Amino acid sequence: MTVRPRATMRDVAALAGVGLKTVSRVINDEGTVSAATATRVRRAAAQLDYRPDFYAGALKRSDRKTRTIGLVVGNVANPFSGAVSRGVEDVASERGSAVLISSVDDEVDREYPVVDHLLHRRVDALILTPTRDDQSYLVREQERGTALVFADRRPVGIHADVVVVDNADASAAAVRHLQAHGHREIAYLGDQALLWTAQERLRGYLSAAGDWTRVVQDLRSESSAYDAALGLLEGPNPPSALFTSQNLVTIGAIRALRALGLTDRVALVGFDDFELADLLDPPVTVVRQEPYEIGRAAAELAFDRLADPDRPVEIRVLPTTLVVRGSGELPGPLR
Amino acid sequence: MTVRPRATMRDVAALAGVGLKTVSRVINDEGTVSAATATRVRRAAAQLDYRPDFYAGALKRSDRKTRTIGLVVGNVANPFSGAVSRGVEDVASERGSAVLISSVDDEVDREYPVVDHLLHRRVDALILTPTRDDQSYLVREQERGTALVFADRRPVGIHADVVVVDNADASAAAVRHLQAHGHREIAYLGDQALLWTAQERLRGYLSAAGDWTRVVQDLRSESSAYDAALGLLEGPNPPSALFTSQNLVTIGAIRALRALGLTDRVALVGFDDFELADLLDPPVTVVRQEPYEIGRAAAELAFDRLADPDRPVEIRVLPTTLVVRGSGELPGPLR
DNA sequence: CTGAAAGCGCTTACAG
DNA sequence: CTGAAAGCGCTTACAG
Repeated sequence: MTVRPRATMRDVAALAGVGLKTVSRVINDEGTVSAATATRVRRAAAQLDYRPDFYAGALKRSDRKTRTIGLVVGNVANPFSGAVSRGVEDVASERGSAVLISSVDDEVDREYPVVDHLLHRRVDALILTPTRDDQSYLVREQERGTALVFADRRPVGIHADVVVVDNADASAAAVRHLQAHGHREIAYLGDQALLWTAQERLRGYLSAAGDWTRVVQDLRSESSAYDAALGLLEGPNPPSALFTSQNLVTIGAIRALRALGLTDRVALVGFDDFELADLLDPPVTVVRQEPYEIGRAAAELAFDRLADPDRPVEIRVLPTTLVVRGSGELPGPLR
Repeated sequence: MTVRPRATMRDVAALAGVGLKTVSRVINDEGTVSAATATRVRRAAAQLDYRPDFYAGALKRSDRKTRTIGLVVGNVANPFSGAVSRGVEDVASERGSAVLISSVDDEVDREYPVVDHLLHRRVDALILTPTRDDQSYLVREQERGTALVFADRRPVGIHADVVVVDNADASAAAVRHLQAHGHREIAYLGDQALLWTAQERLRGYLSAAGDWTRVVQDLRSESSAYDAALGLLEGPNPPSALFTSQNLVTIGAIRALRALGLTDRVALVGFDDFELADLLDPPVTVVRQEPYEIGRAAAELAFDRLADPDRPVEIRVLPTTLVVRGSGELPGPLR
């Protein structure tokens, strides 16, 4: 196969019999070109199937923007990250920007290389769900005008825009909800202990749980959550209720309750809503976040920051809702 | 805030007291630089927090590659598209490429503008889930060496690499499965009639359904599928089984069966597996695809094409599995 | 082992 | 309304 050469602006100019700058004017709709000339240029461009090279233009353009947002999430295939991504994408496309997406599976060691790669590509903004315990390596990049927005988790070592929910409050409320239904022996099942969200949810749990506490952390998959729940429920002194800190953990715990035939005996409240939670038996009570809105808000903050680098840093705390469905209202031993 | 200027290769060269080309050699690990000079350059680069501009380099580089893949899916927030995206992303990142993602919600009129935008950014490869009934507008782009891979649905008017499953076969098998359990009155609930996948699944259904057929199409959301299923089940001559053509349609139908208390009477087989299908009552029998593998395969074909533009076009048909769980085995009136 | 010159495909700044 | 010159930040091709 012979590769057909790609037409450049110069080729279009030659075919239309005009100068390079005139083609540029027509392509960019600058308007100050006579109708007849513009038509000739457009015809030549169409004939050559000319498409301007966006990045070549960006190189010389005075704003030096790539109209690209770099997005770093846990895993696009997880419904939570998927919804965040869609929120970012929708705002970006409204503003004419494209989105480069990267999943880091909440692995601490992948944050830096992935961020570095995105900065190498000169993204205007970086929307990051951080995993490391320090983001100060981004301070110099921020000083150069790259918009930095942290989504879902707060950063450490840098003062930047953030979109989060009040994880500790929502978790404490979930625990109190279980207590109101007669539970005192409430176990916490959580994911990676080093993540800010996990720490906050644990803090909320501990602040409300009272004397009896039981904590299992670092559950990074449905199956590890399943194993952990099984161990807890079959072990000595089992809890009468579970508070699970994340959607995969919740689902793993539900599978364990099923396996043991305990779905109607052990109460459960999960952090994060998920599809079909209302059709399970019992339906699952959850702390719902709005991941799509988290994504939208993060992207909006990014564009606000690009528009005005001097605006005050904004910490946006989005609401959560306790969605009462049944699993969290199973009566405890004290009722 | 004063924006700190971004260092260029020229700045690093000046600080290190070497020529521009020497910095380029060190940054790109070309190796032919003395250890002492390399160290001086690296120190200067670190001091300035220098990061090369990837696209500036790409402009002059002889391969003219942007190491970017453009991905167009239905909706990243849908678990099917999310898994496809992750498959693409994993292969791309193994090969050092980034992924620009776009959701078009299977809207016919958004395919072209989104594709055009990605080509404007000179993606090396475009992985596209097509929605229009014609992709011949991409032929000239293909001739210029852009790798084109169609994922999930076949294109029209262009000869290019494709990753699909055998939708018609799998659908016919699903219908025969219901028939084997005593059903003859099987209704088809499908999404947008103009999509290739919808057409193929309908074709499979019709080829196996026999005399009694009932077809509702153009269900684009869970709620429209809910309404359609309700209408069918409450109307005259209701079906004894449903075959639903896609995950959202399946879930809408399940909600309708619930609302009518028919989950144990009307059988159901859905196309696409989904999280928690096994925990519903009854558990849902589905035709499972492997969306992550579809994404991986599409990305692999894209890189294969880039490596060898002359290789024969490859149509990769990935397997599906009928996952028997209960809803599809409810006995029909003939049993 | 090192560097000066040219140029990728555009936009900018300027002149006519 | 139109176009020639310069240059964005790099890599290429070449010379020393």
